[in-house]
Amino acid sequence: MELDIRIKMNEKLYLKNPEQSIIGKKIVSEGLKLINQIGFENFTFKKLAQEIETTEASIYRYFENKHRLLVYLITWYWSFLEYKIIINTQHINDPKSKLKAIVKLLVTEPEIHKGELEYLSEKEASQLLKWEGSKAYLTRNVNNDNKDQLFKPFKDICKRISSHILDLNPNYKFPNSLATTLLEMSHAQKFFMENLPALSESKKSNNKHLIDFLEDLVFKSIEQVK
Amino acid sequence: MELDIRIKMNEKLYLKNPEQSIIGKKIVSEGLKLINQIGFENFTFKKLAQEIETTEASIYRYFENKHRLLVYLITWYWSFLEYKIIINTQHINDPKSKLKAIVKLLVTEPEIHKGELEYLSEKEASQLLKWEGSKAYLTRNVNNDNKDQLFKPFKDICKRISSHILDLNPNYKFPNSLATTLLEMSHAQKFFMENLPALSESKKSNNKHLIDFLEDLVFKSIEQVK
DNA sequence: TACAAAACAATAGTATTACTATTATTTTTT
DNA sequence: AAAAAATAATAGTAATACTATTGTTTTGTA
Repeated sequence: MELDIRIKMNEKLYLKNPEQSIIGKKIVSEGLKLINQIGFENFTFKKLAQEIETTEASIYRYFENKHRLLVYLITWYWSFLEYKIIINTQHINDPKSKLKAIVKLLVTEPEIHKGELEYLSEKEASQLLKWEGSKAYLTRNVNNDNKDQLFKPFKDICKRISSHILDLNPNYKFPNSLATTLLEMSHAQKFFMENLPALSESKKSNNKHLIDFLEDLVFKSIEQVK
Repeated sequence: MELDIRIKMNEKLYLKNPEQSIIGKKIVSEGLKLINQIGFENFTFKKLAQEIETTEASIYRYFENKHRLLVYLITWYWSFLEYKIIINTQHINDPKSKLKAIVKLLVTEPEIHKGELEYLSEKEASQLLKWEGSKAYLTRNVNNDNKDQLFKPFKDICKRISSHILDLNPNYKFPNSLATTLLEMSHAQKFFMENLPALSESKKSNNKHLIDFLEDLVFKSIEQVK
């Protein structure tokens, strides 16, 4: 499968569309890498400017501040994930197999593409989600950001998973809560595994084990008692 | 029940024990309130100094930086929560009732104590956990912080819940993962409910509904298929 | 009680960060 | 080829994060 998706980004995310210029694309793609390298707290536009050989002020013409860039990157990846889910599961009819495929897609960390055609690296983006994902919404600005529809991509995946849950069991009472639990835990548990291993069952980063846990969690919750 | 617990804090958390002076206690208690008011990103030691009528430099003699203060506050609350769990569930013998009591304690947001004897407000601390909790560990410093045992209180609660899970079903394969899911979701779902309501079932902040969801999640996962 | 030692807090800084107003340059349109 | 529009760089400011040094209390001991 080769994906080269042009994802329509929310216009409130930027001052100037970074996809429309070389420097803009560099801000986004190298910004992603640099945040992963040094962490969001240590990341500054000045450091990024040095990296891509431009000036701080030029970056500010594209993004209001570094938090907006973070939200841009995270929502890009959420949208990307939804496309990936759509493409990889549309041929599956059985709702249970569909959910299993989604769990696998959420957990599996992508390998680097040989071609690396896309200007944003999927692997880097999944890394970013794991380390900085919740910082996108854990801000005093959530309500305004939410009014600007910035979290729509996250809500869309949530709704999609939610609807598959209801396909399996129309009487299940908490489809949205279960969907967000699945979405959040698919990266949070990876973080625990890798960084606070006492909190996790599998000692090594073992996706199989995490997939088993999440499938167990989801299907035991959903399945109707006969 | 009246709790006036002296929680032994990890000495690596501070440069100078804030419990040993009036100004130290003020830093911690007013720091908690100020972070809740303006959010961790906007919080600075200078603003806190103005609030408690001291100087920035004095605060730096107690805490290396604002992140250390955050970890201090969050781990204090984790420890507090474990004590609360111990006291409120030691009389319960049935492991299922015990887990139910724990879920309720995790979800229920405390009212303000009439007396307000403790120098740290439980209500404020639970608010802090909801908004800033994961920022305590989502840092490039996790590994060092972990080596310094800073996250022990979190691990202790996790282990306790985990052991109750195994009491109920010794064959359950993911007790730690389920425990951390419960711990994280008990505040994350509240955050979604209050700030991104499309992601949640209950339209209003309704604890009953969240308790139902978490109990459903936990017990369906644990219970042995007969 | 007196005086030194230790503990503590405030002053006054520096380097970095976050951000902006203005100017300069390039590109596009006519 | 000139005018208009788009783009980027220069050169700043205010706030933040932190520290070295000095000044002030408190405490322990003679």
